[in-house]
Amino acid sequence: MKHLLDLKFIRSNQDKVKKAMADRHYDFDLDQLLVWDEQRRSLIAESEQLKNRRNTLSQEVGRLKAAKQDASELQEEVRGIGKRIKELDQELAELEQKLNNALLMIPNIPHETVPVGEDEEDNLVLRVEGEPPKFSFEPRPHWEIGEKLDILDFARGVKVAGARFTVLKGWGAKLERALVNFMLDLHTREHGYTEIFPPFLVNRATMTGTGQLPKFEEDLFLCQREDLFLVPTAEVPVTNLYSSEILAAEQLPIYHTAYTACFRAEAGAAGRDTRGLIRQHQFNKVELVKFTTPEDSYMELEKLTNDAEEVLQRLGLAYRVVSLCTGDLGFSAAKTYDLEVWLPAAGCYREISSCSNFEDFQARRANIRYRPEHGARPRFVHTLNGSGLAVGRTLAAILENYQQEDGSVVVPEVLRPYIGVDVISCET
RNA sequence: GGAGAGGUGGCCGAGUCCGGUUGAAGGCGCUCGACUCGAAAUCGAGUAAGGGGUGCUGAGCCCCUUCGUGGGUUCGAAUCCCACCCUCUCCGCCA
Repeated sequence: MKHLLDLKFIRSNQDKVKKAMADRHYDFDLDQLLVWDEQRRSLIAESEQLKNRRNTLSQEVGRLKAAKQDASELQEEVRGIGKRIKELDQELAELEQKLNNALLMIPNIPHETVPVGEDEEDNLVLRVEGEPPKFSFEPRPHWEIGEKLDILDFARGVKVAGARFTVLKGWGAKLERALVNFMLDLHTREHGYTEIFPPFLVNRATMTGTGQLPKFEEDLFLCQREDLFLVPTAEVPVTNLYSSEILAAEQLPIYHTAYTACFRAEAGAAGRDTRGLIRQHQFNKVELVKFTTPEDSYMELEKLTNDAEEVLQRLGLAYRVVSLCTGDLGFSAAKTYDLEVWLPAAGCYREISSCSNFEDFQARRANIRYRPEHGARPRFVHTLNGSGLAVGRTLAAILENYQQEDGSVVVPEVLRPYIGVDVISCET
C-alpha cells in the first residue's frame, strides 16, 4: 500500500476535517498528524537531494572506470552518502508507517447535506412508503411463526454452530432462495446491474480497501492460519474488484450486484436482538455496488436507493427512508440512506438496507481510478453500495407482514413463480 | 503439497549469462497531424504512474522512486544474492 490518502487535502482543509470529526463525535489528534506530515516532507527533501548527488557521482565513477582512471576517492564519498540515505530512508519509513496508520483511522467527511446529530434519534425521516397491514388478531413475531411452520430451526442452529446461527428448513429454505433469485433477477434484468459471484474470504488489503480494517477487526471472522477474513458484506470483494486499476471513462458507471453470505462477529451486540433472524453471525444479502465519476455519484445514490426500494415495493412491504445523521454515519460513508421495513410484531421500522455514497474514500484506500479522457491524469472514482436487500431480514418481514390468523403465511405475488406455492402452512 | 518454467510500460515482447545516459529496443493499440470527397493503406509526431520542490495552483520547469513484493551486495541493480507472493506446465490430492 502506497500513499493513497490525501495529505494535501487534509493539510489545506484542516478546519473542514476537524469539523467533520467533531460532527461525528470522533476523537482524533489531527495536529499530531500534521506535525508528522511536516517531518515527512523535510526528510524526503533531504533524502532526495542526497540521492540526486549519488546518482550524479555514480555516473562519474562509471566514466572514470571506463577511462581506466582511479575513482576510489569518489567511491568513498558516495559510500558515505549511501549510508546517510539509508538512515534517512529508514527514519522516513517509520514515520510513514505512523502516518499511514493514523490516516487509516480517519473516517470519511460527511456530505454537506447530512444532518448534524448525535445518534439515531437525530436521523431524518425522508419519506414513508406503503401501508402497514392491519390485523384482526395480535401479530406474532417471525420466530414464532417460523418455528410453528417448522421452517426456522433456531435450536439446531445453536447446536451445530452456536448462538446467532439459524437453520432454514423446507419452505423456509426455499423462500430464502426465492428471495435471492428474485432480487438478483430484478437488478440484473431491470436495473442494469451485472451479477458478480465473488469469493467469500478476502485478504487484509481488500478489507482495508473498503474500510473494515484496521479499525474494525473485532467485528470480523478471521481464518487465522491463512490470515483470511470472511466477508461481512459483498461490498468488500466487489468494490475491491478494481483495486489498483485505472478504468476508462467509457466504462463508468459500473453497476454490480452480488449475492453472498455475510459473516459478522457482532462484537458489542451482546444481548441485543437475541431472538429471531434480525441479528445473525451469518446471513444472506444481495448487494448493489456502483463505481461512478465524482460528478454523478449523488445522482447515482438516489437511483441506487430507488433500486433497493423497488424490492420492498414489489414485495408489498411498508417501509421508510431515513437519512443518517453525522453521529450515526458509518466510518467510510459520506452519506447514507437507510431503508427501514415495517415489522408488525415489534410495531416499528427496522433497518433492512443501507445505501451509501463513499465518494473517493474507498477509492483512495483501494486505489481505484479512472481516466476522464485520453491522456488526462487519472482521478479517483466514487464508490457506492447498498443492500438490495438483506435477505434474512426480508424473510422475517414477509413472515410477519403476510401472516394469517391460522399461522400460515401468504407468499407475496412476485415470489410465487420462484417458489411455486401461494401460501406456506403446516399442510403445504 | 512435489518438480520445472516464468512475472518488464495499455497489450505483446527484447534486455538478465558478461551490473554503468535502459524509464527501459522493437511491435501492436491509442491520440493528434499530413494525404483523401471520406475511409483504408501510408508517412510524421506523441503516448506510464506515484512522490517532493518551484509556481501566475494542477501551464510549465527541476528532482526522486518504481521492471511481481520485501530485503541484501555494490560507487552504481531490470540485470548478482536471499526470502515471500502470484501465474503457467507436469505429478499427487480433491468437490
